[in-house]
Amino acid sequence: MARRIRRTLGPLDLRSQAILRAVIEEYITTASPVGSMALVERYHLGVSSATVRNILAELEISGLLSHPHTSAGRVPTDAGYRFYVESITEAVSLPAVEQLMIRHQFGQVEFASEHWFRLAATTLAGLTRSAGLATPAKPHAAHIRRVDLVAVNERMASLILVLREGSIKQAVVAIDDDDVVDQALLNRVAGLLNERLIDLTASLAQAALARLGEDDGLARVARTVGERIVRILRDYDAAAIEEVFSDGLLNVMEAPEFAQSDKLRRVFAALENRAYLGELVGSVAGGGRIQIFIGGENGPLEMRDVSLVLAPYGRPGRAIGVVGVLGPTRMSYPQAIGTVRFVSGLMNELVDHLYA
Amino acid sequence: MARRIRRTLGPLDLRSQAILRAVIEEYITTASPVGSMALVERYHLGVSSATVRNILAELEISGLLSHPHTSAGRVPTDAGYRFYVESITEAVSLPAVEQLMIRHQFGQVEFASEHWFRLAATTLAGLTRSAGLATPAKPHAAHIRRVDLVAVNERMASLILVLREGSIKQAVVAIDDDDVVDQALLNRVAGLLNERLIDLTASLAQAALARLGEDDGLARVARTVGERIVRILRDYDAAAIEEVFSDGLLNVMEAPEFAQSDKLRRVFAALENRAYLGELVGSVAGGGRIQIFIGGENGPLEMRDVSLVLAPYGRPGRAIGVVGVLGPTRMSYPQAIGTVRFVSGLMNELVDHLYA
DNA sequence: TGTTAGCACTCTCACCCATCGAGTGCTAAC
DNA sequence: GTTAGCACTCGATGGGTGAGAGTGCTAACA
Repeated sequence: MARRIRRTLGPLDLRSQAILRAVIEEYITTASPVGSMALVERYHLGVSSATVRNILAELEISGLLSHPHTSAGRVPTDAGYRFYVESITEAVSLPAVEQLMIRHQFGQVEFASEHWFRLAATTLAGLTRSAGLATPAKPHAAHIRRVDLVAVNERMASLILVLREGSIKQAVVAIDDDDVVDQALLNRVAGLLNERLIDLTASLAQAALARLGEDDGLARVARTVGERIVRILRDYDAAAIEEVFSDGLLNVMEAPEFAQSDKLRRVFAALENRAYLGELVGSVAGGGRIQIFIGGENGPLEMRDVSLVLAPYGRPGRAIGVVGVLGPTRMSYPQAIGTVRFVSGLMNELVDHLYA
Repeated sequence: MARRIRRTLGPLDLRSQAILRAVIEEYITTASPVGSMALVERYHLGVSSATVRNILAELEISGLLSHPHTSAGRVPTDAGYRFYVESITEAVSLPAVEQLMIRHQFGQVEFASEHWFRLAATTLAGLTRSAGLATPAKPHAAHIRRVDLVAVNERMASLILVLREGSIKQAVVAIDDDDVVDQALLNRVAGLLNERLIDLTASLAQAALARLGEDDGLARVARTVGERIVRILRDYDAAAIEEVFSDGLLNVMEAPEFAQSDKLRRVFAALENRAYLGELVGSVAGGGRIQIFIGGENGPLEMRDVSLVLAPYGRPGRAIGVVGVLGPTRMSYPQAIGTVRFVSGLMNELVDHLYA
């Protein structure tokens, strides 16, 4: 997704920007509407609270702040956050000690790539005190790396399909009535398929199957299995993203803005909304850089109260996954961005290391 | 399934039992404390509200009911639910139409056993309007069925380990510095391992590795891989249960007793508490019959407000999994029991079909 | 013209209090 | 043993009040 064009900063002079930033940062830490007095006290703005009030009123007219009620302080709107996020130039980077600890943890999982995603999600959750998200790296178009068949009984075989990118698919294949299979036959079928289908994508594999030749038992079984393989590849290619792991949802639930149970439920529903999450994640995977979705911009209702910071990782054109963070809109974006950037970089290294 | 022996009903005459049952059933449907008037109105007990009050007082002394406050109706205690559940003789069975529909759905997933658990969880959630739980069928001690190796680069191989019971494990194995591997070598290693390790458990496999003989490159690599295999098997055997899938948590969250957000959070924490859930599930897998845990009896605090109805499925001595339901303590136990029983029966059939 | 002090005004929040009603527990009569 | 009657308890509801926070406006000031 093309990065959203930065709204003209025209009407906003530097002082107004500083005050907007101050409001947002104060709100992020205190979680309650911030008033003009608090601002002049805690940020040395060099002007009086009355002046600040005037500016706050302007910012409200611009739609960057809002007002829960007349006698309350100001609260950032989604547009306000957006403005703020766009103006962040320096993400907070992790302390070296933490970086080392995390590297060490990733070292522990010993190339068991299925654990990376979970670890990434857990790590992100812990570092940002929000929910961590991670998806496996998924290739654009899957290539067959290896086929293996194990006899279940004489009518069924368990198919194990290894993709070039490391992912494994499993299915049980029912054999046509004409044939009876045993492990010896399956070994020969697997050998044949490995010979003919290796490194092929779905459509090429289908073509190769058509050329399988004479119609003896071996070829028939091979064709049955092969068709199933093609179907698995097709399904896999069609899915935007395989699966989204998450961890640390409880962190988000503990945020004070979710004290009312209906909001809490909504947050939960947001994370259960795999379809929308998958869509976002897919767009990030395509986009190639870190992206931020504030208050579920243009998204479904239940995303209203949460923001996402997502970054792709992997090798473009080969396999791409996404890691990121889901938190309240009132989250620390600089910290989230820094952390997500670090973890996605780490995942890049791991992928590189594996495919080098 | 052996039915649990009914606890001595000694101190409770039939009328008291009927009233207890009425209180519980009324509470299950209305979710609010039930008073003596409501009982005589809706259940034809043949006595006046004053008499009912006397009996309610007795039931309260027995610890089967409790009193949120003096001027409120009665609410079942965990002991009350326990008594009620023990006295259920007839579980509600599913309408034939629904049974057919569900069978049809399971037919759709086409032996892709990894989908069964999810489907089981989803089905249970839908039928009971609670959270559905399901675990894959896990063998007591894993047996190696097949080993496959795919070259990642010249120092790393991707190991695919198929267990007799259908589950697949994957890992990346780093090869010692002395050796360089290619796919041809790996094929020979896999062939060797398949020959020597097939149908063995962790300890037997370890013994077999020791007998692997001369120390050429092939044997060295085979030993490295074999040791990794043994470790994977050990880890797998040690885990009580692999993983607990859940679905429909939102159903539970919508129950009125979770209107306060702290209770809601607790429910969520309960389901995140994989350790305790795994423990329960493990005990059910061992126990061999449907089991009910009310209000997290003897469990951690966050389970206080929920109950579990769990049943094992699979083939004892071979592979056992668990399906079940998590809902508010105030759940319809007869319906839950009936549904869980049906789904576990269905899973049994599927497993039998696969292993026949 | 921009900034500031002063001040009236608004609105929420917490608290108190009275009222209401559901439901009990007790007593006495049946 | 059962029932009617009744006083009593206690949470829930709703109005009223005072405190506090913060605004917006006005008028004075640099």
